[in-house]
Amino acid sequence: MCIDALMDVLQIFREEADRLIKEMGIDHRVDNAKEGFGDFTLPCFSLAKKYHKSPAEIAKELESKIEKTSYFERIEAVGPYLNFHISKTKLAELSLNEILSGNIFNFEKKEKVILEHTSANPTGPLHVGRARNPIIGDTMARILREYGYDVEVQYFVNDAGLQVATLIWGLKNLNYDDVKEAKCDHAYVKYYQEASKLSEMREDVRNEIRAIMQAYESGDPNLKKFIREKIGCVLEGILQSLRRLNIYVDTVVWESDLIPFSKKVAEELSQYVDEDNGAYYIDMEKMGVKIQKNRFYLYRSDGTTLYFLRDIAYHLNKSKIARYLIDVLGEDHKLHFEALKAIVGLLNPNVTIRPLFYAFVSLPEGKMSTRRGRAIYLDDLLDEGYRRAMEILKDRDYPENEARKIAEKIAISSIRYSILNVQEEKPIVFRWDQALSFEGESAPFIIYTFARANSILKKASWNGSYFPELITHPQEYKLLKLMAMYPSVLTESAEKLSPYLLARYAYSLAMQFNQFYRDCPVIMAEDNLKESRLAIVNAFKILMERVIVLLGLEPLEKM
RNA sequence: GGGCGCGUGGCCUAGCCAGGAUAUGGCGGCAGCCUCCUAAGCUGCAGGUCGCGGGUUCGAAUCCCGCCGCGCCCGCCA
Repeated sequence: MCIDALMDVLQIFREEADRLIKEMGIDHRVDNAKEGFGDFTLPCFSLAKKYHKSPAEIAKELESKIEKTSYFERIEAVGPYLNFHISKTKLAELSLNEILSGNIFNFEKKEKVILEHTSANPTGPLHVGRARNPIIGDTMARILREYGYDVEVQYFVNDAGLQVATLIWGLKNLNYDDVKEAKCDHAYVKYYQEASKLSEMREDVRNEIRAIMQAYESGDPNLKKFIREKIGCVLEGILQSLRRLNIYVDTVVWESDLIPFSKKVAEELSQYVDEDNGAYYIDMEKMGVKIQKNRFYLYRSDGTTLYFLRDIAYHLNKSKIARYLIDVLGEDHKLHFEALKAIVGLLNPNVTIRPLFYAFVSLPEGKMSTRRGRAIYLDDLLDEGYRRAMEILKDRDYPENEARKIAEKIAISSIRYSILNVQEEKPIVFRWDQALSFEGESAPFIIYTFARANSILKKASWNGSYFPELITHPQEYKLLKLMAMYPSVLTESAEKLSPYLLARYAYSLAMQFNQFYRDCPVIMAEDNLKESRLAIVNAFKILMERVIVLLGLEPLEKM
C-alpha cells in the first residue's frame, strides 16, 4: 500500500474505525484510547440522550452490530466505551515497511523561509539565559528543513545600537591589562560592563557614547572600520560558541548596513508619523492598529535611528526573498513584535511573520544580565559539562582521545536537551545539576538507548526479512505504534513551531525501546522471530538517529 | 494600574488548543536486579485538595468568569 508521508500509519486505522462507525449511522469520530484500553475508543455518553438508553447498553449494542474487518483484531464494549484494538500484524507490516523503506521521511518540498535566531548584542559572551534562543532556533530550523522548507538561518547583528556604542567607548577609553582571554567576547565584556557603569553615573560619558552612535550612523569611515573589527571579533566568539553546540548560521546581517534603507522606509510611513521634540514616532492608532502602546519611536531627537525602525526595514528586506519569516524571540519582545508585524504586514501584505517566543532562563537570584555581570556563560557551562562527562568516563576503559570526543558530545547533547525538553513558554530557573543531567529525562538516556540498539545490530546481522505474524509481543507492538507516529509528530512540531514536541517524542521512543529491550530478547530469539526483532531494532536505529540529529544531539554508536 | 504568559507530589515535568475510564514521567528518598543483547539501564515502595472560589456539562487538570501568586512587557534600550 502506498501511504502519503504526511499521514502516519495510524491514520489509516483511524479512518477505518470512523468508517465502521459511520456505517452504523453514527456521526462521531473515534478518540485515542487510554493505555490498556486498546488504540481508539468511542465514548457513548453523548449518544445516550438520542437513543434513550444507557451509554453502556449502547456500547454493547454497537459491539454486536459493528462490521468485522482485518484492521482490528478486536472491537469490544467496556462499560460506556467501544474500544478498538488494532491488528498487531497489520500495524507491524505497515509500520516496518514505512520506516525501512525510508518512506516515513518523505515530506513534500515547500517554500523558502527565513528563520532568525539569537541576534544577541555582540557586547560579550553568550550567557545561558540567551542560549535558549539559538538552541530552540537551530532545532526549529532542522525540523523545518526535514519538513520540506528551504530554510535560511539569519543572525541580525545589532551593531548600530546604544549597547555596542557603549562597548566601543569602553574600548577607546579604558584599559585593563589583566584581561587575557583569547576570545574577544570574553576579553571585551569587562569593558562593556565598566563603560555601562560609568555611563549611568556620568553625563559626559553618555554624551560621548551618543557621539559615537551619531558618527557611526553618518558613516565615519575610520570609526566604521574600528567598530566592524572589534564587534566582528566579539561576534566571531559568539558564533564559535554556537558552532560548538552544533549551531550554524547561514547569513549574518549587519544592522548598520540597513540605515539608508531604514530612512526610506520611514518616509514611506510618513503619513502615520508624528513629531515629539525633534524625535519621531509612529502612531499606531493612525495606522488603525489597536495595541497596548500607541507610540513606537523611529528616530531620536538627535537624528539617529532606533532599533524599531531598523527592524522594520530588516523584515521588509527579508520579505523580498521569502514570504514566510520566523523570528525566535524572548518573551520580552512580545509587544515589539506585535507592532512590527502590523507595520510590515501593512507595507507588504504578502508576507507571513510568525514568532517563536520563549521564556527566560534565570538564576535563583534573578534574571541573568551581562551588563551587571550576573550570568553563567555558555562556554563555562560547556566546559563544566565536558568535565563531568570525563569524570564518568574515567571508570570505563576508553582510550584517552576517544573519551574526550565522547565527553564533548555528551556535554553538547545534554545542554541542548535540557533546554529543548521544557515547553518554550515555561520559564527555566538554571541549576547545574538539571542542565547537566546524565540520567533520567536527558540526552545521555536517549543516546545510550541508541547505542544499545547499535550493539545488538553489531552482534547479530539482520538478513533483511521479517514476519509480521510473529510480531505479537505487547512491547513490540507499542514500540512499532510509537515509531509509526513520527510523521504526525514532526508535522505538529513544524506547524506549531515547537521543537519541544519532538524532544518529548525522542524521550518516549527511547523509553519504549528500553521496555522492548527488557522483555524481548533479540539475539537469543529463534530464526524468523529473531529476524523480525532485528527488523524492529533496525527500524528503531534508523528513526532514532534521525530524531537525535534533528534535535542537534550527537548519536553515539557506543558509549 | 493595564496587557501577555505561567501556576500539577519535597523539586522539575506531561496532559490543557480538539472535556471522558486508574493524572505522565523524571530528580531526590527507600528496597531490589549485572553466570542472560551495554546498570548513563530496569523493577518495586513512599509521596497529589491538578493555585483558590464559582459556573457550564451526564462528566472539568482540560472550557467560561472572578480572585491570588510568579514571570515578562508598558523606554528617544535592544
